[in-house]
Formats: sequence, C-alpha cells, structure tokens
Amino acid sequence: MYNTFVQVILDNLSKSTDQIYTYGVPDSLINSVEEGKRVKVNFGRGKNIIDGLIVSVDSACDYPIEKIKPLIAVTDERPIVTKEMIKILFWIRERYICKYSDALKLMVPYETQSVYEKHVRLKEDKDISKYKINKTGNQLKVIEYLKSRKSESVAQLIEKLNVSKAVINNLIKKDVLEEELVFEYKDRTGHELDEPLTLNEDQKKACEIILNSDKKAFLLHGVTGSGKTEVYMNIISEYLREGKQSIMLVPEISLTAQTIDRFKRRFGNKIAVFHSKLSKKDRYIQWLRVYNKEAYIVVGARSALFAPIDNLGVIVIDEEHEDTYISGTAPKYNTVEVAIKMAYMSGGKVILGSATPSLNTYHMAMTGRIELIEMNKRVKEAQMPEIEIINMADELDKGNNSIISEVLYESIRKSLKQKEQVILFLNKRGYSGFVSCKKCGYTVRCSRCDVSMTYHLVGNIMKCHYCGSAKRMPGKCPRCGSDKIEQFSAGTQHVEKLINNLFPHARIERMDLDSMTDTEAYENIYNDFKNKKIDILIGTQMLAKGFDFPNVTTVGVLSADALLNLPFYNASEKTFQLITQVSGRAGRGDKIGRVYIQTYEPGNFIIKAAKNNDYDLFLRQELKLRKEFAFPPFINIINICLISKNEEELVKTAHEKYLEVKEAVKEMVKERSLLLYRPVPHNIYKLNNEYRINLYIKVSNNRLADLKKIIRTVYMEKDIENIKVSININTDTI
DNA sequence: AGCACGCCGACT
DNA sequence: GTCGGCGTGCTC
Repeated sequence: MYNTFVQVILDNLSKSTDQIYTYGVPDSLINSVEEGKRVKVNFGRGKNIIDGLIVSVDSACDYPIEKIKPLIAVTDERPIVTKEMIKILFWIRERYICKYSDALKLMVPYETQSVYEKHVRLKEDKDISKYKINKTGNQLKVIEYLKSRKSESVAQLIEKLNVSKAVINNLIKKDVLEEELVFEYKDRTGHELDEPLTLNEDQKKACEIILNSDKKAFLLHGVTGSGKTEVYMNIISEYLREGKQSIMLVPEISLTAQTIDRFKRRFGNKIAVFHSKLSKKDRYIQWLRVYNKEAYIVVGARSALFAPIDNLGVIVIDEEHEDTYISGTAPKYNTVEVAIKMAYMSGGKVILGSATPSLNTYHMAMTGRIELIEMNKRVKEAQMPEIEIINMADELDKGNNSIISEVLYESIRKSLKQKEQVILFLNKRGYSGFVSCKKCGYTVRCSRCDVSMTYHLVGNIMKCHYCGSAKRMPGKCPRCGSDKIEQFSAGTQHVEKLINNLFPHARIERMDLDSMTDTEAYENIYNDFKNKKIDILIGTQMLAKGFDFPNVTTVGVLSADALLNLPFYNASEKTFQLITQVSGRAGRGDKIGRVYIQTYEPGNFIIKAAKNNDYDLFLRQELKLRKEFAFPPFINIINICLISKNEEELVKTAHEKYLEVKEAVKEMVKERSLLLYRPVPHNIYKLNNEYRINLYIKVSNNRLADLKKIIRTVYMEKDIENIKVSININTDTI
C-alpha cells in the first residue's frame, strides 16, 4: 500500500497521546518528505487537520498497516529543523520530563502567512509580442508596466493601474504571468557601522583560546568592565567570515538595550533581534530572515537558542548565571545546559560569560567539562566603589529602628544635595517567612537542609521548605539568649512612604514589577531616571541590570538578610550575585559611588565575599555546603509541583502520587542513591486562586534515568483531572 | 484534547 | 421503544 513511511511528532496533544505516530507517504509526496519538515495530517476519528514534524523517513513500519493514514501535505520546501536539533528535541523530552509537543513548540515558529505578498511577473520564456490582447487594453497596461520591472505585488498593480483582479487572473490563466510569494522585509540600512576596537592582551588571549581549543564550551569569567562583549563580537565575526550563523543570548531584551545597540552598530542588518514583545508577525519575519540566511547573528532572550540555524558558529550566553535562562513553562529547560548539548552535537561552540558565574557552571569548569578563561583586568581603570557593610543591630542599639541606617541616610542626603541620584534595593516581594534574631543575626535554619525555615502560624512552628521537618518557634535566641528573635519584616509595602517622610523634597519612584510584563512602565521609569527626573529609585533586583548611569552615587541594599534567607538552597549564591551586580551600579562615571549593604549578619561569608569581590571565597565555601547538605552540583534535585483550584483533591492526589513514587523507589532508597521527602506546601501555597504542593526528590547521577522513568509513569502517563503538573530539575527559584 | 461508543433513566 | 446523560477508551 505504501512503500515509504514517516515518523511524526504531533503538535498540541495531551499526555496520553505523547507518542510518535507513523503516517504513510502517498506517491505524490514521496519526493517532498524529509526529516525536519512540517506536515499536515489527520488524527483521531474527526476530520480535523493538525500539524506535525517529520522526525524520520523509513521504508518499513511496525504498526499495523491497515491503521495507517496518509500524509495530507508537506508544509516546507526544505527542513526547518536540522537532524541534530531533532536529537536535541528528544534529549529535551528526556532531560526535562516533558511531552514531545512541549519540546516541539520550542523549535517550530508560529507561522503567519501574511508576511508573504503575492507578486506576479512576466514569464521569461514566452514571447509576449505574439499574444493577442482583448479590447479594453487593461491586460496590455499590466504587461507594459511589468516589462520595466522584475515583479510587482498584485495589490500594487490593482491600485496603481486601476485594474481589477480578474485582469491579472486572466493573464495568469493565459500563462503570460506567473505568480510568486515574496517575503518583504524592510532593512534598516544606511547605518554607519562601528569598527572593531583594538583588543587588549586578555581579550586577545581569550579569543585565541576559544577559536583554537579542542573544547566545545568556555566559561569567560570576567569582572564587570573587562571587555567581554568585545570578545563575543570578535568571535562572532570570525564565524561570520566563515559564513556561519551565531546566537547571542542576553538575559532580558529590555534590560540590555545597550548591548543590543552595540551589536546593531557593529553588524548592521546582519542582526536579527528576537524580542519577547514582538508581534507574532514580526517574530516570524525575524525567524524567516535567519532561516533564509539574510541574518547571521541572532540576538535575543533564551528562546532565540532555537533559531533555525543549520551551520552554527557560536552560541554566546551573556550573564549566564541569570534566572531568566531557565524556562518558566514546560519544558523547563536550562539554556546553558541545552546550549552545551547543542555544541557537542552540532559542531558549534558555546561561550558562557559572567562576572559571577553560577556555581554549576563554575563546577563544570573545575571538572573539565568546559574550559575556564579568566579576565581579571578592567579595560578602563574605573574606580570600583567601596562597599560598606552596616550592622543593623548596632542601629537598634543606637535607638534607630527605621529601615535606613544613619550612614545610608547621610549618604543619600549628600547625593541629593549634590543633585546626584540614589538606587535602593528591596528584597523580592512576599518573602518574610523566616525568623531571625535582631541582636546577633541568628536565623532558624533546617539542620538537615541548611535553608531558612518558614514560620507557620498554625501550631506556632517553623517548617523546612524541602524536607518538611518542623521545629518549635524559639522563645529566645538559641545563640545569644536575646528575646529579640522574631519573624523578619522588611515592611516592603511602606518603604516608599518611609523614604518619602525622610526626604520630603526628593522625587521618589518605585519599581516593583517582578516580571517584565509591562515594558512600557519600565521604559518610562528608565527614561525618567536617565533624564534625572527621579532622585531616588526604589526597586527589586531588576534594577541591578541595565541601570548604568554615571550620576548614581549612592546605592543601598536595604536588607541583605531578606535575600540570604530566601528558603532556597541557592539563596546564598543569588545574594552574592546580586550584591556584586548591585555595587556595579554606583560610580559608573567620574564620580565615586558609595555602596551600603544593611544586614543583621555582617559576619556571613557571602556578605564578606561580596564586599571584597572575592569569588573564590564564595565558591569554596558554597561548594562545601552544597556537598555537605547534598544539593547540586553534587546531586540532582527534582521538584514536582502539583497545582489545582481544588484544595481537597490536590492534597489527596499529592499524597497518593507520593505513595506510588515511594513504592517505586524503595530499592534506590535502600541503596542510598535516592532521598524522597514528603509532599510540602509551596512557599506561596495559594497563588491566582490555585493551591500548590511540592515534592522534592534527591537522586544521584547513576539513578537519575531510573527515577525519571518512574516520574513519567506516575505523573506524565495520563492527565490527572483538574491538576496541573510542573516538573523542575536542578532549579529552584521563586 | 476531541470524538465515538456504550450502557442507563425520562420522554414523544 | 429511543433520545441523550457523560463515563471510558482510542487516536498512526
């Protein structure tokens, strides 16, 4: 019946249909089928047509032939996904325990036919003069018009020559004209391009290593201002010279406008920018420009990693430690992981750049999986600001119980007096669940997991976010005996008001969007701050990126503790990165900036490491703790989050599923390669009218695959009614 | 996810 | 008798 079959991944199906399907290839399509092309097929009893992607073409099949349906159509003239990327697709499904269709979504574009315009042109091989034209002369008008140009859009012809569509259709029927679909993109031309800068020794060495080493992936560990961007651009232009396409990833487009501008000025219209805020049509236009090799450099956020490239040069991931590189929706992929996998599979290279590399990445460099390149010198000998640690317990002794210490207050006053600007950082919203001593900085932590425990009003107890173990809320500080041990509160809601009272004449703005959903609001504040219409800007970590203004002379972190005590195993790492980044906001110009970190725990190693810009201290200490308490990179931690509007059902299901897992992992627990904890409520138990329950499992590398199989059978084989399942591997952020 | 099949209660 | 309730199971 058929002699050719295709294996197809179908778009948009449920868990119970998460399989590869076989379709028969009718004779008419035999020459069109190829791996990586999209197809249209029938599926199920209905007549509805759905999209799929061919993942292999075979001459036989093992499915009962009478049940096999034919392909309806092949969508693409040439593959949109390479063979290597199909392998990556399969790898992503395994690695992140998701559906085929989840992984597929990353790689296929949202097609928008409207980017094509229908054009007509004269058929070259026809001798036009032979043709007899009917009396109106309209057809002649069209022919004359087209003689002087290659082609013209049908819409333009109708408008300019005042003819009807029928005239053109008749000419097509007579075979005088032929149709074509033309993709028009208006280039930003006429830009004068930047010349490459002369590289210093460090930069030259970095480029040489990257281009000549056998290694596939590199960590470029360079302090702020060491000139990493120039290295990226140099490598990219080397590959460009070879005709290879490259990917330049940035954490968030709107926060990295300067970097993108630099790339545009250097590479002009060889750049395609993948914006999260682009319209579907514009997004597709950019996609096509890359696919058609009109653009050679893709600049964008994490999703740009899957741009349609079949001759990869280099993938650059700038600020590789940023959380935005971990996808928030299924598949919850880690951009750094996928990029390295891609480099190993496709022949390209990966550069990970950061001043504060993530512990995982640095660990990979230590163990030789990737090559480490250090850049310690600044291009311009800019003065790094002095970081001052302020013990808030001393402030209390002095009788100052406001959220602003005396020194910070004085510094703000001085800045305002000199018409300079101030940035103040708050903790991430909503996290004040931990309990600490205002005298000595002691915090209640889980003795098993070493994360801060969260206070629960019911029962007056402290609970661990990971293992669920509980402690009685202490009446007095177990370390210093003080009764000033209480639930921490930074009073984030009132900060703006408090600052307003302290500095009534200052223009104060608050920026607390946690996600960049409202780009316009962000841009307004950014521009107002740039134009000095704002004196004091209060905000969360987002202010740590992109706010490079020379007029900022005071930067304050109101409470480092609120960060340090986030109930996550990587809270220390995130705090170190943030303080380092934050302090870079002060004194970007000639003026020397002042940075103040307020804390009840001035002796904490993270605070010390950040103050002294000592990555090594951070690294050694934090690795030791991760090893001792069994967290990544020494073990895998898998988080399964169940989400439902129906609390009762959720609690019941979470428990039932937990018991299923418990039974299945018995052996692994016995052989000590797996730790299964009980289901625990999510830190924000109720969000958007939904309840959330977490299950944490720690597992060693050699049993990871076995555990994943179990998780798939318990949670992914079929949909659980009214319950959403979200699986995260080795990531745990808010 | 759809869609059909199928096995039970109240209707012209 | 049969219309339709939605529980169950299959889709290359």
